[in-house]
Amino acid sequence: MFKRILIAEDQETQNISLQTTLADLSIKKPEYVYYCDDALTWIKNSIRAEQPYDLLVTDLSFVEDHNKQRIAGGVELIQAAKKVQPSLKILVFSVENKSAVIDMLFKELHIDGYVRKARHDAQYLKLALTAIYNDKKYLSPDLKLARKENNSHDFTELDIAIISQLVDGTPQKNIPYYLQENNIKPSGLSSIEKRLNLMKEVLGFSKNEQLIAYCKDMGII
Amino acid sequence: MFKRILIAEDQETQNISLQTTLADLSIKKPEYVYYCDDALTWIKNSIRAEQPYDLLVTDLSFVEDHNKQRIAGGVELIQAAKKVQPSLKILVFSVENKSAVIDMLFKELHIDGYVRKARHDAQYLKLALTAIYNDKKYLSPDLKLARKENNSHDFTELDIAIISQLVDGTPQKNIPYYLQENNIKPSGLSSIEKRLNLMKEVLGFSKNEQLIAYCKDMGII
DNA sequence: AACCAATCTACGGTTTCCCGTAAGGATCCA
DNA sequence: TGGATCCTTACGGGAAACCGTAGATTGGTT
Repeated sequence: MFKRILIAEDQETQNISLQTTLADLSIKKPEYVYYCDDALTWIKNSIRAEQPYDLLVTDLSFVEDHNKQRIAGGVELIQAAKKVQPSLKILVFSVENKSAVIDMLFKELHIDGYVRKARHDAQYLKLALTAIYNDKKYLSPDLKLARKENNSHDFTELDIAIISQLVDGTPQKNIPYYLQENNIKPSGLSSIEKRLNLMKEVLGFSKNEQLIAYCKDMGII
Repeated sequence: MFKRILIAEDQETQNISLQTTLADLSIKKPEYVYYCDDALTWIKNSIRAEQPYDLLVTDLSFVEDHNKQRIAGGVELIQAAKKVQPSLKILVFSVENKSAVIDMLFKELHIDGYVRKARHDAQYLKLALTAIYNDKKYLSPDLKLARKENNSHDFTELDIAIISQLVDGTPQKNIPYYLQENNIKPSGLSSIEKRLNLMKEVLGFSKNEQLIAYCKDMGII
């Protein structure tokens, strides 16, 4: 089983229970930090000491406080960690259940496992640890359901730019200027209209307000 | 200190750490359940056995699973619990930090304390327990900040009806019909426009899309 | 180089929304 | 009762968004 594990989790109570859960798997003394910046520092130090970690267990959302951080959240932490130690295995442990986010984690950041903070998370954590130790990917079962039911449109960079501008209060007719300045390709007003129509049609909406609400719910913006 | 505590929390790991935290306060054996329905049953049984609980510690959001529940979430559980045992003290322990929600909990449901799941939640839990035991209210400090920065408009029933209709895709010009059918008083189209303008002006917005996004963020809808 | 296909853009008519003004109703007080 | 104030509603001009069509541009192929 893993010998050196680092836990990045800001909730004190979660941190406590992660340790007891790992103790059940006879993992000796996992190390833990409450801030993302500390996590990266410890990873770097472990490399320097030639005792690199085997596994990083991290949350996604970290609450801000007086202690200003360079690395704000789990996603950025994973990117930074992979850069300094590509071999590091990563298990994400979070309440997040938006399929868009989780797909991105596996496909782009190449994480090794995802356990949702939910009913039987302690059990699933143990399963995840053994799976990952055997070079397998793991996804907690409560999420598999949530991902299937999703027949949604997949949002392009353009889509997200348009929606973000709307949420920022830019009038639709001014969005072309913004897109040109940021070198986002189709920038004509008609293209924006067409794109909005497509999104609304696929999702069965008739008004922008519905689309905004949907994107908020799905964590797209 | 409290003698009989009931914990309602669906996350296995949180449940574990709550128990260890309470153990630090030399609270003997807190009882715990993973479902809201079970919580209410246990409360009723404890009354029947003439050994009522002193305190209920509960989360707000419970994940749905195959085990269908009559009581869906923490808010409903608190209402039901207060009905069968008005004297029961209640401490909410949740990640939620929307001021609208928390204000409602204190003002309408008369909870005794609120601790946000965040950096030092274990410490704050202990502070909350002693405060509540001494008949004081408790609010974890990370929340006091979040509530102050809020110079927001307070949304009336009308406001929420209008916004909900927009999110449902009703064209603005058709909303008067909906309001009349539901006996919501000012129902003229001009009143709706005026109300939307007021909300947007107070919050510094120019477009409906911004307002929708804001309401989603604040948990108003 | 020329052609085709696909996409992007520009344009005009229609609908909806926005916003200011004014008329209609209700409430309160002298 | 009369009048003053506030709130609601109705109306109309102008702006923005919606929608279909036609022209322009791009990228790839022969």
